[in-house]
Amino acid sequence: MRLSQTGMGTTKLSNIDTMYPGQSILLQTGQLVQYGAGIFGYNTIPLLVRRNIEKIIVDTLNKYGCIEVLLPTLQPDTIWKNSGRYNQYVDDGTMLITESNKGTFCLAPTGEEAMLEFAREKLKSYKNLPVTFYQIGEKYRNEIRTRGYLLRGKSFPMLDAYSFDIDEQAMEKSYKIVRTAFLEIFEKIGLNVIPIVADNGAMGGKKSEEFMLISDQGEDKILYDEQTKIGLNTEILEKENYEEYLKEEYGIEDISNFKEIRTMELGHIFQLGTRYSEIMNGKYINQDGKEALYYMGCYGIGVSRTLAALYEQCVINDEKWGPCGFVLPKSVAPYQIQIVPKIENPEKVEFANWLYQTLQSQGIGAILDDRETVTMGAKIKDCKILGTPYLIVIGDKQEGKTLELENMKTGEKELITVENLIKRLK
RNA sequence: CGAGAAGUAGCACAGCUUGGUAGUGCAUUUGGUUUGGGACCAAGGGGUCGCAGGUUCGAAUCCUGUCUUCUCGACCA
Repeated sequence: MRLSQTGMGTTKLSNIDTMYPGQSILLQTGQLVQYGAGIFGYNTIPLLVRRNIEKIIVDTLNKYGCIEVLLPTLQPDTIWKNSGRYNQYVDDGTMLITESNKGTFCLAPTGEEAMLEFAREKLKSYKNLPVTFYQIGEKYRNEIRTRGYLLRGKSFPMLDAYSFDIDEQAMEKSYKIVRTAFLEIFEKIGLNVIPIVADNGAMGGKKSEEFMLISDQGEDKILYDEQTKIGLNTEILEKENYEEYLKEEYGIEDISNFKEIRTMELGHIFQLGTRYSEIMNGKYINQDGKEALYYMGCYGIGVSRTLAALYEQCVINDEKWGPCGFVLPKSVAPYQIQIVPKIENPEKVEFANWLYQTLQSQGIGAILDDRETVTMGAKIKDCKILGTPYLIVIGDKQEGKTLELENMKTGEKELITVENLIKRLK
């Protein structure tokens, strides 16, 4: 990507939001654009980071045998009326609906209805089970109160997965597989996320765990034991007989050592049992030739929330400038390298172009900062704004084909040949 | 929905108490000097001060209403 072709200017940061510095920087530098409360547009870098997060999710779930599909988010009201959840979601204001001369349509806040419609057609026999379908799609929720920019928005991409099984045991097995996959996903993204006991809330069902990032920016309070890495949402304490419940379902006996910490919920998984199969007629023919209800699980990851959490986590806190940019983890950075040539020196510009094209031809994406009106210092600053992990400055100090490679995270600089650079990035 | 705060140029803000023709920094345009860690100088362009009503000779400023955004709470797959 050539920065001269991206419309990117340069911004001096001012008055960074102390609560959400990362997203504040994204907004001030035009990488995120706000259209209303909880409604945002993405510029290219955050969008590509989001796609990389989605790719990790897709690759990992596929590896564990889940099947990707895509269901509509604009849905006829009938499927919601059939499930009996139409009034609930419309009355509490969560679901946005639009009337037309062809009927009423709903912008789906969640996908159980559509998924059951989809599954019923395919999973007619016990021979078809188990199956876990998933999709990544935009969800719409007219939140009473949005919060923390992307952390709680009205329109947001979500991964939602649904498992279909013949009985409770099989459901637990599917649940464990997705649970393992989720942990792997967050690890690959570079977020230290812990699964904790959660309340099933409005979703109902038996067992439920939330995937929590320990962060003061989060909305949730949990009780957590660092030794055993076991935690639970404080909502649980409002449950009747919660001690018994914790012991029976999760084997947790003593929570007196648990400390209260703040966390951000990035994912949530549920064992639903037959609750939704009942209200939405989710049936298959079992081994005895009789109709039986699916045992379902449902699993969600807030993609934009994960993106926001990641950006907040990789903010650079400079002694002099304060929060002044990012270093994205290599696992999700859309471009690994940013090349900054000294624009006044035609030889260096030519070399930078050659390097850029050489990397491109090797399939290595790079950012070439060929903007003519931006000074060197501002360009190096902008490398941090975009969060590119490695920087190569091609100025007077650069000689021959030896490059000075700077690791933006550690600040270490090393001399490297073009050949070795290609080898390393491939 | 309850409590609080804020809406003035693309961004961040000052001006409001005590009404008198719209300001600063950055960005942007032009010219010049710079050039490895957010350059400097000079000259320009850009705003019916969220919207509506009221008070007044005169309103960004005072009053009323309304919309929007943010924070705390309530709520939350």
